[in-house]
Amino acid sequence: MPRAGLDREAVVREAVDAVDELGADGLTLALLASRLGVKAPSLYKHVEGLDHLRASVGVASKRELATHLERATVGHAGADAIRALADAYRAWAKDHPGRYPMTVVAPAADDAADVAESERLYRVVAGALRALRLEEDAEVDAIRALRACLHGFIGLETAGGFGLPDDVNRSYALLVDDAIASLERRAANAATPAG
Amino acid sequence: MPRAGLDREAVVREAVDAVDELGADGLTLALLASRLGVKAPSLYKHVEGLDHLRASVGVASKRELATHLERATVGHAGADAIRALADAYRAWAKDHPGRYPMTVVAPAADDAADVAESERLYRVVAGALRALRLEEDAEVDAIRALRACLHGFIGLETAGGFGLPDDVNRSYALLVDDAIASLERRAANAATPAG
DNA sequence: ACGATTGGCTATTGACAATAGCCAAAAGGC
DNA sequence: GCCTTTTGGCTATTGTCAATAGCCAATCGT
Repeated sequence: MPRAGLDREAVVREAVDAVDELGADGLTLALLASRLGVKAPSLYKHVEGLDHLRASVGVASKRELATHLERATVGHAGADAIRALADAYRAWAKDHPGRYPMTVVAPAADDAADVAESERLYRVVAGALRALRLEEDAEVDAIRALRACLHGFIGLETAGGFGLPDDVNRSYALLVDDAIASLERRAANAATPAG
Repeated sequence: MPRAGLDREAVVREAVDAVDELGADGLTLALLASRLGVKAPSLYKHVEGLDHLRASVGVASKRELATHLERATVGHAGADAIRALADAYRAWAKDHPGRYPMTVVAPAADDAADVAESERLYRVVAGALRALRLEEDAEVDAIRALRACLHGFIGLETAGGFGLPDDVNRSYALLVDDAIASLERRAANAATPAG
C-alpha cells in the first residue's frame, strides 16, 4: 500500500477547492477522500472530523479574504478606500460563493487562528474608515453599517434574491455611494456637534 | 394500528416548528416523524421528501413574514413606513432565526405559491418606498439597497458576526436612519435632475 | 539494520433518506 | 349493514455518510 503523502494542509487545501466547487454542504469526507486518492477513514489521521475540517476551511477563507481586501485597499484612503474595499469584497464573494458564507460567522473563541483572522477582517474594514476619524462607539456603528450594506447586497445577490434583470452592478455602485455619503455625514456631524 | 390523522398541512406545520427550534439543518424526517407520533416512511404519504418539505417550510415562512410586514406597515407612509418595515423585519428574523434564511432565497420558478409569496414580499418593500415616487429603475435600485441594508445587518447579527458588546439596537437604528436619508436624497435628486 | 512511529487500510456501527410492498382503517356505493 | 376501494399507517431493505476500532506496511530515527 503506497502512501499518498498527505498532511493536514493538503487535506484542507483540497477541502477548500471542493467547497468552492460544490458549496459547504457538498463537502463530504467520502468525496474528499476519493479526490485525494484515499479512503475516507484515512483522513482522520490528518483532521479531527468533518466539523473541524469545515472550521479549517472557514479560517482559511477568512485569511484569504482578509489578504485580498488588504491588497485591494493598500494605498487608498477616504472614500476611495471604501470603494476599493466594497469592490474587492464583492468580487471575492462572487469568485468564492461556496466559501463566502463561512467568512461571516463568529470565530470560535477557542480557536486562536480563527479569532486572529476575524480580527484581521475587522481591522481592514476599520482601516478603510480611518480617514473619517470617528470616535470609538461611532466607529463600531459605522463598521457595522458598512459591513451590513456590503454583506446584505452580496448575500441577496448570491442567494438569487434579485429576481429582476436590472443591472446589478449599477445597484451596487449606488448603494456604495450612499453608504460612503452617509458615513461621511456621520463624521461631519460628530465634528460639529449640534450645530 | 390507529391512525394519526395527519395531512400535508399538519406535517408542514410541525416542520415549521422544528426548524424554528433546531434550525434548517436540524430538520430530519426521523425527528419529525417521532414528534408526530409516527414512523418516518409514513411521512412520504403526505410530502414528497425532505427537499420538498424544506421548500414548503420556506414558502410558509415567506408567507408569514410577508403578512407580518404588511401588518406592521399598514397605515404608515414615508420615512415612518420604512422604519416600521425595518423594525418588523428585524423582529421577525430574531424570533425565527432558523427560518429567516429561507425567506431570502430565490423562488423556485415552477412553484406558483413560492413565486406568489416572494412577489408579496417584494411588494411590501416597494410599498414602503412608494412615497418617494421613484421612477421604475430607480425604484428597483432603492428596493435592493434597502433590502441589502436590512438583510445584511440581520444576517451578521444572527451569525454572531458582531463580536463587540456595543449596543446593537443603536447600530441598527443609525443604519436605518441613514438608509432612509439616502433614499430620500435619491428621490430628491431625481425630482430636480442636474440642478 | 531494526524498533517506533506514522499513514494507509478493512470492517463495523449508527444516523439518515428513500423505496417497496404489506395490511388495517376509513370512506363510499348499494 | 356489507363489500369494495382508497388511504395512511407499518416493516424491511438499500444506499450514503460520519465515525471508530483495530490491522499492517511504509517510513523514519538512530
